[in-house]
Amino acid sequence: MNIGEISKRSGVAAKTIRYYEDIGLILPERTPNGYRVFSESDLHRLSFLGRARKLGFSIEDCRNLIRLHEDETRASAEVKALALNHLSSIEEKIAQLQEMRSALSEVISGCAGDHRPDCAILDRLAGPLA
Amino acid sequence: MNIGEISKRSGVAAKTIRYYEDIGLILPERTPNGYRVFSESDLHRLSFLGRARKLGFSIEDCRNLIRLHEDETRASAEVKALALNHLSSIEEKIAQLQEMRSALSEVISGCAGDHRPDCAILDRLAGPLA
DNA sequence: GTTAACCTTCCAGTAATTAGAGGGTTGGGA
DNA sequence: TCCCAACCCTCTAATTACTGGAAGGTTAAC
Repeated sequence: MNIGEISKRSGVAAKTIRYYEDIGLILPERTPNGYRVFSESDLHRLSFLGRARKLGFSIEDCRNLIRLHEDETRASAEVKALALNHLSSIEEKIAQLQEMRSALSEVISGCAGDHRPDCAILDRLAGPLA
Repeated sequence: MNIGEISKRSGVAAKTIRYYEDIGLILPERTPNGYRVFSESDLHRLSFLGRARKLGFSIEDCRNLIRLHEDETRASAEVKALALNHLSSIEEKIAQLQEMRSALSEVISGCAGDHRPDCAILDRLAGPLA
């Protein structure tokens, strides 16, 4: 199938698929005129990639996940370790954002938000009063 | 003061300060030999920037915040709107990450994580069984 | 024969730094 | 006076994962 069709079927944008080829994540065949030709197994791989990316795995993680997926002698422990690692970096990001959110909403709550220039938000950014 | 000193005092890395100059966020003087010279007001501005960045405001937001900070005729409503906007994008990101986290931890929980190759994580990435 | 809808490659841009190369300046001690 | 450490400078490129757009070839239908 052509790139347009596999894009539709996998849910991965054609541009992204070309990019994945560039970085060696897939290696489609070519017709004599240079068009990419994808197999069912390419579709499988792209769908795998799409799902992994949706779970937030980095491209490098995806590369490893594919390698493990294709390695019949893998230990599931290795996959799990990779996933747990990713999970904890997600949790770290969440914690950082939650800190930001609480600091930010506290600052915002002090601001009248009217036509006057006095603004608690700017005051806070300009420096701690303490 | 030199870039090293203002870096220490503001908590903003020297490299970052040079970058901020590049993009027009600060305009330090220069000595005849080309060294940057920063004033107390530059220090104030850099500290402002540092705090805004810590709250997650984008560089463009920071540019606007500085403009508002220096505009005596601003309406605090404008500042508040900007901040609320930022707050909601933080909340959006948190929600996305939380979705990822729950999907990911659910998938992880199904994986034994031992020496065997069978792995619920890979199975899930390979395709929904349903 | 022409037109739309495909497909191709390659270059550049995104956000906000950060790393590193290569080289000039300054201040103090031997 | 010479030298060295600790500064400072500019410029290029890398980071992440795409995405947009230009310029142009191919195919299929009408």
